[in-house]
Amino acid sequence: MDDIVRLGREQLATVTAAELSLRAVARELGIVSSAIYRYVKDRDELLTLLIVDAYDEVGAAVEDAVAAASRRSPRARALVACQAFRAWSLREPSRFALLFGTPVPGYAAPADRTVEPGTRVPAVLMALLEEAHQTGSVTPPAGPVPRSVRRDMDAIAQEYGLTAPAASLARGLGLWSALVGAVSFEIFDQYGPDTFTDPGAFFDLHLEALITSVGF
Amino acid sequence: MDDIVRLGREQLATVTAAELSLRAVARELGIVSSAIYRYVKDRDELLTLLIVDAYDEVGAAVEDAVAAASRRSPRARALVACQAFRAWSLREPSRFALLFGTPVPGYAAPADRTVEPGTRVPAVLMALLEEAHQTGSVTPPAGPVPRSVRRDMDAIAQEYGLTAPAASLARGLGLWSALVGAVSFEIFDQYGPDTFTDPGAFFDLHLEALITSVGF
DNA sequence: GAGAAAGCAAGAGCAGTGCTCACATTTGGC
DNA sequence: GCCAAATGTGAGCACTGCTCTTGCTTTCTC
Repeated sequence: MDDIVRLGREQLATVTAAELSLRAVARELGIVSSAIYRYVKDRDELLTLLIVDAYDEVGAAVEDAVAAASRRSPRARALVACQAFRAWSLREPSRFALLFGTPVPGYAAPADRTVEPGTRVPAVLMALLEEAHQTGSVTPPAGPVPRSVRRDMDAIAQEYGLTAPAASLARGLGLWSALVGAVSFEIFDQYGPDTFTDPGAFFDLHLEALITSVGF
Repeated sequence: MDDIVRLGREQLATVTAAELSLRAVARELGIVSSAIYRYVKDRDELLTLLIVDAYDEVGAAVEDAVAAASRRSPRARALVACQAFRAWSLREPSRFALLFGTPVPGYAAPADRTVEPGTRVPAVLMALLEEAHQTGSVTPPAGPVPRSVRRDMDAIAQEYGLTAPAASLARGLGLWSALVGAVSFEIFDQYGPDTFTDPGAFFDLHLEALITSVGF
């Protein structure tokens, strides 16, 4: 079972999720193609395993990076978290694509297995936001928050035990989506060919702006 | 030829890029599967055609929306541009995925055919930024810009005839990636299930923050 | 220890894919 | 009308996911 996940992960290094081949896994496992179905119900099943695997790994990477900077300010740790996220993603582009790219056609991730690991990274960001709020080191953005958004944010606050205002939480989610967008652009070469000689420098500059915009 | 692109586009409405089937196009065209290769070299070739097609359509949609608001401020038009981008993307999720999702495995978009249409939307944003700069209605972000980023931005400014400072241009590119990230999250349901009762309201709120962060 | 039960592997087979090739047919220009 | 170019045909190869029947091997039970 572990071997299957391992081989799938290895295959994902050279090939994207859409063309992940169960037959190839079986082949490398030294087993006939049909025998793989003893262990894995579906191609989708293997995808789910790999998704959870990847979510957990990137989640752990970000959590570890933040923990290692525990003595620094929430803002500094938010930067660290985002940079750790980028670093993992650049190291594992295919698995990043598996998590945040085009969903595999016909595949719907089973929420009961993927939601919890999938929220680890944003949870870190929200926790830092909460800490900053508690210590008064965050300036909640001014301006009105539409009622529906306020209600949704209140629900999230309730679920995760957050006390930061809705406006801040919304900014936090915005940061999360912007972060993935930035990394996605870099990995998938969306900025245009040869735009950046030092993508990391641009990322850091952009990240500073994003974090500041959150109010950290 | 037009029929092929049209059928491909139709197929993309129900199916994602990775499983776009040349045979299916031929079938719907009432032709035997191998005959399709008279018109289209490759599956990749068809993908390229569809990519260019989609880039052009979303580019035109954004340009039109901005043109229709020509009497409003650059900031307001930037909002309009981003909202038009989101609207098109929600209308055409598969084609959005084709442009901004996981690259199709083994497929590398030929730069000479996709770069120009692919830069139409960011070009609109950069043009608005330039206009705001010219009219003094943009406050360029403070803080140092790393040398490499400055050099890269200068190259872009040169290529597109922009006079706005490097810091502003960098923010403009950041906005572009954050915009795609936000739309991607919404389309691919990355925020989590049932997070937002009114995704549009959240998007607008987030967008305001992004635009403000650019300095508009 | 013998026999039943469960686990595991094999191999054939189906429907689908991209793509190639030799061959047939239609079409257009002279 | 003729010839050549353009277009369509059908068989075939290698690959995919997945199912089903058959058989072997290990393990558990009495």
